[in-house]
Amino acid sequence: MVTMAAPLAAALDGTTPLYREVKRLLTRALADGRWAPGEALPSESRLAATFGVSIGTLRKAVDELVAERVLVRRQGSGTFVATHGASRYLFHFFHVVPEDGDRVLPEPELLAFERGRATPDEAAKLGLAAGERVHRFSNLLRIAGAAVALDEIVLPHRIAPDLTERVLRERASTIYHLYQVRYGVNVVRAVERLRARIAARAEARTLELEPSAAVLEIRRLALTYHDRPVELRRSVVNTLHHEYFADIGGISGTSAGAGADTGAGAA
Amino acid sequence: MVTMAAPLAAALDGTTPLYREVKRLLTRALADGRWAPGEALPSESRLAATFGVSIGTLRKAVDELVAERVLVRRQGSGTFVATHGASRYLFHFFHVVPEDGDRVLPEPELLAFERGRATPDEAAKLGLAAGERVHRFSNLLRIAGAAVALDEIVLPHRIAPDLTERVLRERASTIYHLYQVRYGVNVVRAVERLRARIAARAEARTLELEPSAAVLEIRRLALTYHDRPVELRRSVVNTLHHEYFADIGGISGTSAGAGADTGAGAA
DNA sequence: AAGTGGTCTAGACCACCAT
DNA sequence: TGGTGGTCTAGACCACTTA
Repeated sequence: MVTMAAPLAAALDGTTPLYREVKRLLTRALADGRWAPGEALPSESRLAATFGVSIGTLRKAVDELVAERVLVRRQGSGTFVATHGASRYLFHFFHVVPEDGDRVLPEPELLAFERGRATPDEAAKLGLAAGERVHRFSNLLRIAGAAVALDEIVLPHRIAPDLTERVLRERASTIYHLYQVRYGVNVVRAVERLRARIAARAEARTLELEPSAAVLEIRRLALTYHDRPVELRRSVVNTLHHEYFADIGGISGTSAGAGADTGAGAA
Repeated sequence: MVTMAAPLAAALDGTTPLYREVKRLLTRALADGRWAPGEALPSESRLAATFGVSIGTLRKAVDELVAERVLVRRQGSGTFVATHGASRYLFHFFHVVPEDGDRVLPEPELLAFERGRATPDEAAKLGLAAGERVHRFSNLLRIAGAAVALDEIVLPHRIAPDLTERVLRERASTIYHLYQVRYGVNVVRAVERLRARIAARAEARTLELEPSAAVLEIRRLALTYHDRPVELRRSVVNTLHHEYFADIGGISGTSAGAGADTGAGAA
């Protein structure tokens, strides 16, 4: 039997809603890896009993985690920990799309892998001590054979202590799926800043662009539960035939919008 | 008394959830302008009685509209039609931010205004007949005095029949606020595609950039209820000191995330 | 004080999935 | 067939706003 009911009553300060408290406990259990990615949680009635709340309250907590794409409900089957490998999530954190045609996943090619120390700036953004150990690696992403993006990734060593070049080369799915299944770290959010700039000579060469072509630079901070930083990434994108796609105010996790086609064919 | 209960029973095909049907009716009433922007809807108990459903069901419909930022709840006060002029929504559709420092609204300067006909491409994207009448106008946006973006906007004439240069110059708030209060059209979603390219000579001049500098081009289609197209827009952004900001998987309308700072300080 | 939304509960019934 | 999530209901109580 799951035993996490104890802190519930203690945290009842009188103002925090019960379902928020339940959500907090569920999130903590998830962060602690109590259930593996893709694994089913106990049923809602069981969870409700465990926490000592009604099903309605339990459902409201789960509702929010589903809206945040942390959990997935399957009617008749159960509630599961969302997986980055599932088709529905493959594009959630990859917004570069062909200017026409369907989304496809890029094929990565590992260009470099090394270990180093976090710069002061990196340490600040990743919440590390100055000079803490990090992995640095870079990938060239191809879509249908064309070089589209160049990623430079900084990952704290302590998150993935046994990461090697080989592990990265042999991964089957996305990097975030790797983080999830191998290191128990679930990226649930990312904050990105984009700008246009002239490509450096080496970048232009790698991306099969003319010298001094314009490229899209994306700087991303990936976060896990409780907004804890996981990874720092800088992508340089060749936008001659691909674009960065953003849907503002679109339906995300609420499963609303059923019946209306999402009209993703944009300007 | 509000009278929209009739279609409810008719649409009960046995599979559509009641709350979805209620949501559909509410959305239609909103699209018809039954309540003005900023105006309060009838209370939840009144609406529930009107539709002949329980409060719980009514609330679930409203929940989704609140998550989509169409409605706003204020405890003790009522449920209101969201307004683009409200501070909380000012930045929802404006994602260009200073590379450091706080978000501020840009000051627009109207550069051109004319009427014309939709090109075939524009007509297709805006759902117009070929050659239908449109307004075309462009704005230069400044932030703290610096030229940051150049907008070229195409708006169907039939959406804003009496739009003039003067109306645009005298608007007090954002353009979407103008659409909302003057034309009863509520932009609730936008789909954007971004790419980097070299600035045209005139663009570089206007944006105070060197010739052949890199700029960020944003092509946006703005949509209202039921994903009906409203406006087509092309923005060219000087990203020397400003960036495009995107929050993937961040908390949006659910009012979740209370207690955790959003850590918007990204890479 | 009256009216509003916010929370929490308990229970019934349905749709779906696995077996 | 039994268990799961999905929907819908009815009612109690609370927190907040407004006058």
